[in-house]
This record gives sequence, structure tokens and C-alpha cells, in this order.
Amino acid sequence: MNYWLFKTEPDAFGINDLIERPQQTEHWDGVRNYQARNFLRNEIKLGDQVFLYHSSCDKVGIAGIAEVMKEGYVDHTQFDPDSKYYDPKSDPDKPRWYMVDIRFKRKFDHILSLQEIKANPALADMQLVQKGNRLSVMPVTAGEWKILLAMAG
DNA sequence: GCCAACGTTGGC
DNA sequence: GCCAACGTTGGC
Repeated sequence: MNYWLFKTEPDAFGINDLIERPQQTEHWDGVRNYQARNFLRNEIKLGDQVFLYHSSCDKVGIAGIAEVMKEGYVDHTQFDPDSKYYDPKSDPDKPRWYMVDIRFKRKFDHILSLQEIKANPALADMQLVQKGNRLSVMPVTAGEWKILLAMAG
């Protein structure tokens, strides 16, 4: 089993929105970055654990945990002209973009803030805290996962 | 294949 | 709203 971190803007779709979905499950569409796409398509497996990270908001940090319920499949929004994720250059015979389904698992009592994460020397190598990192789907090591869980309490 | 221009991300 | 950092595009 592997660990991941998915970024999301809670103003658009946050952990509370996931909780309110039927079966507390939602497809993670709209990822339009090739490196993140490769993770979604090739590497993220059923049962993998995911930190939900809230970005671009007043409380930036990890909000809780979700679990992968369905492995990579074609993100249909790339073919929908009405979707903001529409990609006219994507060929239906060879789709560019993929997504997975995740189910809510746990919400932290408090957001585990980016500030706290950055302040922990043991997490200095996390991809999340590297300068200029913009990946919206990234791997988390088992060691990092354990430390973060302990910090979340 | 290079690289300037552009658009986007995301913390602050 | 600012702006640094990055990925993508497209002319050459």
C-alpha cells in the first residue's frame, strides 16, 4: 500500500464536501498536469491512503484522510465542452487525463497546518515543502505518513 | 531542440 | 492582490 497527498481548494471542493457525497465517495477529476496524471493512471492503487490537503485558503494544511476506492480511469470532463476542465486537444481514442475515486476516511480535529509541517525538521524532505512545488497529486513516504499522523493526534 | 512568452499555482 | 516558481506552448 502506498501513501499520497491530494491538494484541493476547499472553496471549490474540500473535505466537508467529500463527507457529504453519497457513500462519502467522489471521483478526483480535473487534474491537468502530466506528472500528477502519471500517478493517477499508473501508480495509485486500490486501498492506498490519501492525505487531503487544503490549499489557497485561510487554513492551509492537511484536513484529513481518504482511501482510494477505484484505480485510474478516464476523466470524462476532458471531453465535455461545458466543463472548465475541457481539453479540446485530448483524443478520445487516447485520452490524456485520468482520475481515481476516493472515499472519506477521517477528518482531523484541527487542520494540520503547513506551518507546523514546515517547522518539523523530520519532514524537511517532503515534496510538499520543497520550494516551488506545484504538484497537486504527490507521493508521501511511509515514514512521512507516520510522522504526520502522530502530529495530527 | 531551444527558449521567450504566457498562463497557472499557491503561499503570503 | 502580489509575485516567485513552474509547466506548457509555439515560433524559429
